[in-house]
Amino acid sequence: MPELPEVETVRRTLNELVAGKRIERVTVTLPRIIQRPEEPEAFAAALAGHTIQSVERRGKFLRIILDGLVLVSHLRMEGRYGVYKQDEPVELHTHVRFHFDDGMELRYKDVRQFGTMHLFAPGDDLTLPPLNKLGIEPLEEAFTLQAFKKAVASRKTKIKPLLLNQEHIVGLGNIYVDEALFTAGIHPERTPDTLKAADWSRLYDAIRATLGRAVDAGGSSIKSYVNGQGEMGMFQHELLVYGREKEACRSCGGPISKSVVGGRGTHICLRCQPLPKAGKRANQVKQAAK
DNA sequence: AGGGCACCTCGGGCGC
DNA sequence: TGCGCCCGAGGTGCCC
Repeated sequence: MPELPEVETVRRTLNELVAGKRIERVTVTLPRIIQRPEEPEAFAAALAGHTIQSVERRGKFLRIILDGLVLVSHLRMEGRYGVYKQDEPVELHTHVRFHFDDGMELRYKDVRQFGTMHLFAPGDDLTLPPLNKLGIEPLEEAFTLQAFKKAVASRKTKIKPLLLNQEHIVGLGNIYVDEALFTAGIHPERTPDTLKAADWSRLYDAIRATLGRAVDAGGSSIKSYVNGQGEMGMFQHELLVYGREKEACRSCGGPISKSVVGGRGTHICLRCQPLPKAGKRANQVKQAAK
């Protein structure tokens, strides 16, 4: 599921629902979710008695700020949070429960069991894994065109895997990277050295616009994603290429095709996102030499 | 550095 | 038409 817009939507909702609540105790029923400290019992014991102050976000990670602790949570593919009354039936795939002292509880559900939680002392969370190597936030002021190019332009990888790598820019996942590349008219297999100034500018604008609009829409609900209040995001209705294989391109009417790039399902309009002929430049050099 | 696979469960699609 | 199997799914991390 969740890329930056979905995590940001969860963050906002969760912040409304749990800020100010005091944790009485924590129940962990799937130990592998808890990565730090190693023992789930130690994780639960450390959180007891602490009050949630706010919910922040770094890339696709949630940072739950407590008095004297920071809980870093990644939803991976299908992790979900919800706030329930303690007497409500516990749904299948609920793995962690934060029992508050007011009769409510925060529950973490995760069908695929891929999600992670790390607990840190304040300040440590940003300097230790998994947050320490994260790249620039694409919706913050520091993300300028210059900063964007500086982060990725010298790399030799195809542009799609490059944009998915959270060490350079955070927040893009498989949906929004396809959307941004389409909007910019750039084929996902192009490498940075083939991009001209106008390409960089369009790609930069497309990343900001795509993520910004998706945040405004409350994210995309592709399969199971719902925010902390169980509401669906609406951006899936605005998707231009993702999930639209064989449908008509909204720009040129041509077919959207699906292939695999960097091991990920990839949606493109070949007419709008042409792949420059390999070796064209080399051929031009040969021609000039004759 | 880049590609491939593993982590897990579920559901959709395809084939019989 | 119905059932069962296989593959793929929005993300990362570790292997080579």
